[in-house]
Amino acid sequence: MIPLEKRIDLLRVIAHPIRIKILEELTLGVKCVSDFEESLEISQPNVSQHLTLLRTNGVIDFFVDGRLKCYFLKEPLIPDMLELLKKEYAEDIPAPACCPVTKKRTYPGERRR
Amino acid sequence: MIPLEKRIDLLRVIAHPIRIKILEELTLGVKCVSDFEESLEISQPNVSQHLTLLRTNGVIDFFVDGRLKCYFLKEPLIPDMLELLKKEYAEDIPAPACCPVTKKRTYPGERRR
DNA sequence: TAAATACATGCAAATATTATTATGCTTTAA
DNA sequence: TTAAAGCATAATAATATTTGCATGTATTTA
Repeated sequence: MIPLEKRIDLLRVIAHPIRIKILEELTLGVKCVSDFEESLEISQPNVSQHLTLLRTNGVIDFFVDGRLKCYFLKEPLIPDMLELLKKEYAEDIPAPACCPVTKKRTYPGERRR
Repeated sequence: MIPLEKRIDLLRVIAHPIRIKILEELTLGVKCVSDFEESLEISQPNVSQHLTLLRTNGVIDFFVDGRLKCYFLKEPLIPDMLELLKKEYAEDIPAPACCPVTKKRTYPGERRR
């Protein structure tokens, strides 16, 4: 059983535009740092920083390949998460109709809004 | 088509222990601010701030019920997201076996790590 | 062996997030 | 109509995140 806390940390780590882009690219295959440097159009140290954050949180890993570091996806939640982010929903969850029970029990009056 | 950017904002908004707790409680039904004040054991202004953040990002909404504000879930992604956070995976994604293609094409040598 | 490539790290500055405190508004009950 | 309940907001302080820049290390090539 994975503690919810860890999963929330994972959410926090994922919730960044550049890191989402990194993860999407990694679902297509292995990439090295300078690959990202091109595709993300950010500085090399910044790429390394994002990769390090993802790696220290168990999201990705790498192997050394000559002088390249080849990064790959490790956390199995990621593909499901990326898919969920693209899911379309037809409608909002409908508002509860009437008289909800809260601290003050049910409220007898009309719903005002 | 919802822009990915908005979805990433959603992730960021969700990725906080207290707000996850709020959302989990709201999947069970409507709650007012003082309900949360008790269950979350944080100050009332802090509850309001978290609720406001969730509301301004379209995750929840409320209706006025006497002097209570009854909050409810609005964003249909949330239940799916909460379920995904609890999902268990047997194993990590396996590392790519050999010779990945990167910027420098395939590397002829052995995998080192 | 010297230079170049590929990448990481440390530090500081800028920015964003979070919690606390004080205060104000609206609604209901006395 | 006054007091209390329920909630929001503003301002501040504390903390965390993000980036840029300079520099360092390992590996490969010339």
